[in-house]
Amino acid sequence: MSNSEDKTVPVIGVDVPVEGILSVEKAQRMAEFFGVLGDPNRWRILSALALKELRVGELAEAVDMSESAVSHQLRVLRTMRLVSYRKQGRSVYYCLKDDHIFNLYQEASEHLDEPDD
Amino acid sequence: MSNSEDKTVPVIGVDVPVEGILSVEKAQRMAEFFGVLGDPNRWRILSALALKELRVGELAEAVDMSESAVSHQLRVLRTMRLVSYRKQGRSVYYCLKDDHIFNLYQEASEHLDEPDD
DNA sequence: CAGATACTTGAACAGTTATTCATGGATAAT
DNA sequence: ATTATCCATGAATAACTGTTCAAGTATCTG
Repeated sequence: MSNSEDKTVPVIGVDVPVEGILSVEKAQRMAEFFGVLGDPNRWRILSALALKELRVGELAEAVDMSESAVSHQLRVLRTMRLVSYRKQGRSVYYCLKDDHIFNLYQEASEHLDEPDD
Repeated sequence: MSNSEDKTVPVIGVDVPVEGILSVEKAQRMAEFFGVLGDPNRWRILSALALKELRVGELAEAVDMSESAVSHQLRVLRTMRLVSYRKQGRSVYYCLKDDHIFNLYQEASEHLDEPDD
């Protein structure tokens, strides 16, 4: 656990965490972020957008949810900057913002696929 | 997004996702996992254990929670195999199970530190 | 054995969250 | 202009989650 603003010790090019327990504030931010990824429908939305840019209506059909529900969830994903959008006429096209989500997915998959001890 | 059991296309040693929308089951598993990381106190517990192996009581004091609350949370972390433990006398020592948690932390930190567009 | 310590567990309660439903705003079509 | 379409939003409700509290198990001590 380390990032640019935290106290770390560089060892062979790798940051080794020296910091103590996460501050309540940092823990809160982490939790808020991961909490957004703690909903199955949001994952389905993200995976749909991983394929291609989609309008809200198309997205709703793709993941079998109401447009309203999808719209609510897109707002959550927007505030966490996981998706971005562009308006065209009365349509709004959404897409994934960056590929952090891919790395998180992969890391989680690896963990979940690990054999039990 | 890819893992060993999903349909992927190998390109230069990297799996490129071809699969469609995540199945409800897979999305559910992802959500359950990330949901566990969606609580600030669990992050504080994990960060404490990142420093060193700790007993439940020590952990409770370190993160300023009741022993009961910590114990409940440890059970959650255990079921997601994020922590492991060993008993010694009447004490139970907990520690991080693997370093996936570090990678997830780092990936999330990077995302959160990204500048707005 | 009796009591103390370390931890776990179940129930209950408060706070949070995700959906639905109804509505409103903006743009396009007729 | 009127109507239809696409999407966003607020309120309400049902479901879920995390803590506390009370009790229970296991181990150690005197």
